[in-house]
Amino acid sequence: MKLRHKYSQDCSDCPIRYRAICSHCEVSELERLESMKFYRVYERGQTIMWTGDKMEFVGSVVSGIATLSQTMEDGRRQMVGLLLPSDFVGRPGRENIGFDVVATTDLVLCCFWKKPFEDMMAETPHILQRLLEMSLDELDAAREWMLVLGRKTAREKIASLMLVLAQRKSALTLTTDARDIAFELPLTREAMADYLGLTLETVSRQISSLRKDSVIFMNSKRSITVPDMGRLFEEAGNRCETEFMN
Amino acid sequence: MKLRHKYSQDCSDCPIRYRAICSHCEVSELERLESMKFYRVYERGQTIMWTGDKMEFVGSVVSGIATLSQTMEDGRRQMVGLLLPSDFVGRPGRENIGFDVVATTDLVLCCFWKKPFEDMMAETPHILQRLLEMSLDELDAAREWMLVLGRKTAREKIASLMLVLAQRKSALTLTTDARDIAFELPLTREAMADYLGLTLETVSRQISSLRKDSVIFMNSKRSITVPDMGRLFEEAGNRCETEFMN
DNA sequence: CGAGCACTTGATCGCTTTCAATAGCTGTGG
DNA sequence: CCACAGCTATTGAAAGCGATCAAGTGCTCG
Repeated sequence: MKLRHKYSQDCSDCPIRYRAICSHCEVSELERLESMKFYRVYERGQTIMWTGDKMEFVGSVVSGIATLSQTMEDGRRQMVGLLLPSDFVGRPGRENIGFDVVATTDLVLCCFWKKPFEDMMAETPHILQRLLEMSLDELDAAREWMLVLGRKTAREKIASLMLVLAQRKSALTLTTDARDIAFELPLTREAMADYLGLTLETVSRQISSLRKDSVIFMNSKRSITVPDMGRLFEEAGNRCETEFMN
Repeated sequence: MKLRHKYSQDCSDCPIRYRAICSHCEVSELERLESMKFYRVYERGQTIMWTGDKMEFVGSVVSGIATLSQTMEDGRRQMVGLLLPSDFVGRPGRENIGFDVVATTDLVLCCFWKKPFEDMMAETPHILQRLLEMSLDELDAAREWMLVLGRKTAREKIASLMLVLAQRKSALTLTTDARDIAFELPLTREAMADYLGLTLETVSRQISSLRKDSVIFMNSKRSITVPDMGRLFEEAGNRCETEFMN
């Protein structure tokens, strides 16, 4: 539970420079942000914020993956968001955080103290605009996930998750039409269960089933290869193939 | 499928003046909005926009209730949002709408053509700020609903819906500690099922069950009275009673 | 080598769905 | 006025899917 090492980074060659909240900023704005920022490093498994905590800082995921989740008294848990590099953590204009934020891999966060950040936001429409764009994208994603949670079968849920991860991978590598898409699962079976509203046993069974039916191949328990994205798309119960090209 | 009558309203005494996107606007900004706006009236059951439609206008719900929903090829449907007076319809910065928008009651919409609205938004931080606030609130609501969809039992789902409607009602009437809260269900059993990720039969059964156990009382099939909000809160499986006072 | 963790697989249980019948209400037209 | 269609809602019986309980495998790390 301690910082393993100092991390430092120039904004000018930051890996998330063109996707994070700063992406629309001009040089002068970026300089101001640069003077305000500080980095925090978290280890895999570490909780970054607990539900109800006073939010003292906000920030962007630079590298690694975090999850947003909610827990009921009796322990039932639901993941409500997956935070990937460039995603924003925290909510300007609200005192307390509404969800647990947990690092599922080692993680680097580019942080700003909340009050100075809010002040800057009020004066910098570029940041405001970008944050609105990002929030609306997250809202769309949350709503799409509601269909998965509310109406899809266990098999379709697993396929949907695989599809999201595969699309994310192919978007990064810009492979236009590579038939085989391979990626690593960044989540344990239990975390997948929490994301999909299932038990970890059901997750395991459905992954085995998709493997048996050659929808996916596995080199190891965490390494997936998709031979036919169209097939995966159908298994996910999605409307048609139009989405699959973006 | 036609407008029943013209609707007209001065912004200055608009019922949603202090909650909609215009709520932070100064007089001059409001005048500009007033000159741009036009009203549309929809009848109960009418679809306002279909998934994938080109979004030609955006707007605010003035009165009535609309739903946002998503449908799979085989007909499975999931409601992903409930639009109440002051809620915003449409997404600046995106060409097409991602969900069906349907009026579940007669409805009045205060509309703006999309392009002029986007232009104004770029020059008016007050609107940008308000839209960000509203989007973040919706994001929180969507994420809380993900817990309902993913982890709650049918009985807890019904109780959660009743709770949301009861809280909304008590927030409007500002009854500080009235023990009995009464409200009308604005949704059919089928619409509730689509919201909760259940079948309409299960909805009906669970409502009967809550009635049998005196968690709710019913004057008619659509009229609910809650004798004890704390009890309803427990039935919804919520963490504790803190939320129930806001 | 043994403890701990992530994962897999089997057997059974129970909640929700599915299929089906029926009741109540509203509006229409003979 | 009543018959009837169409819609919303309720309730019953049976089936099925995912949860629960339980055992066991394989891997990593001390």
